[in-house]
Amino acid sequence: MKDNRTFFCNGKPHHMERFLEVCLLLLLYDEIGYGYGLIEQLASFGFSEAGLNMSTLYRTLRKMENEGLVTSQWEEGGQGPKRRVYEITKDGKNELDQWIGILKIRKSRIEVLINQYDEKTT
Amino acid sequence: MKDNRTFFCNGKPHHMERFLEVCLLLLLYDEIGYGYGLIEQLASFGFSEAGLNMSTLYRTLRKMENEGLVTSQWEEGGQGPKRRVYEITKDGKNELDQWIGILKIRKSRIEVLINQYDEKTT
DNA sequence: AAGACTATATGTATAAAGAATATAGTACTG
DNA sequence: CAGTACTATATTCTTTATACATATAGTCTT
Repeated sequence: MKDNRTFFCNGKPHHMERFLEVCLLLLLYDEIGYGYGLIEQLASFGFSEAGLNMSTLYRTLRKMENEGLVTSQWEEGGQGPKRRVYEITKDGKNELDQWIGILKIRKSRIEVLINQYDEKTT
Repeated sequence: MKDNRTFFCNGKPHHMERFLEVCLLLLLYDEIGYGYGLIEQLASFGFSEAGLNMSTLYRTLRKMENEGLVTSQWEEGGQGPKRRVYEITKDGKNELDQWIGILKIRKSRIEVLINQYDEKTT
């Protein structure tokens, strides 16, 4: 009998709101990048190559462009299919700085919860 | 000139997926509780009394009941308006245990990102 | 009697993300 | 050179979590 998911929290998507977006801003912080190529770099942030959703990745990049956080252009000559290459903007860097603050708060809220859990269960 | 939100990440909802649900499971872990009364207890997890959304709170509790994580009943005699009192189930406790593991992963992913940010910006 | 507070609930809207699918060019391989 | 695998981007549809607004009603205080 296969895993029949007793726990609702096993029901797949354990994403953290906008986390992908922040990772992308950080990866683009000091060098340009393109969608497909960013996949392997995202692995260090816990995005499995299997699990990462391409549609989400591309859509997020285009959304960030609409918001003025990055700019893009088609890569000039180069082998293989053309790549849309993204570059971070000043606004994008500011946005990242703000997000870091928010992530520190998120982290501490998680810590508080884990600590209270440990207190109750030991 | 008012704050005109230069940063998209200031655009309000900095929720973490399902975090409220996990907090509720923990609060109900060793004692029963009801919606309105849980508000002040949620403050310790970073939910401001102003910011916390009652519709989300009540809806989340009912959803948890549908999923079998909690049970509820109207409180017998007692002053004030009637309260729907929630009690955690065995499934609910198992679910919380699972969530704690997920939150530890989330926390470490955030740490990785913050560390990489610090490396790049110092 | 008026107003503040306690308490729960629902209808509608929005935003983030997943699943599935479409489209093509390039590289390798026999 | 035909077939296959890989690189690369994009769109449509759907689901999920949450916010916003509003409704309802009992209780307490003055």
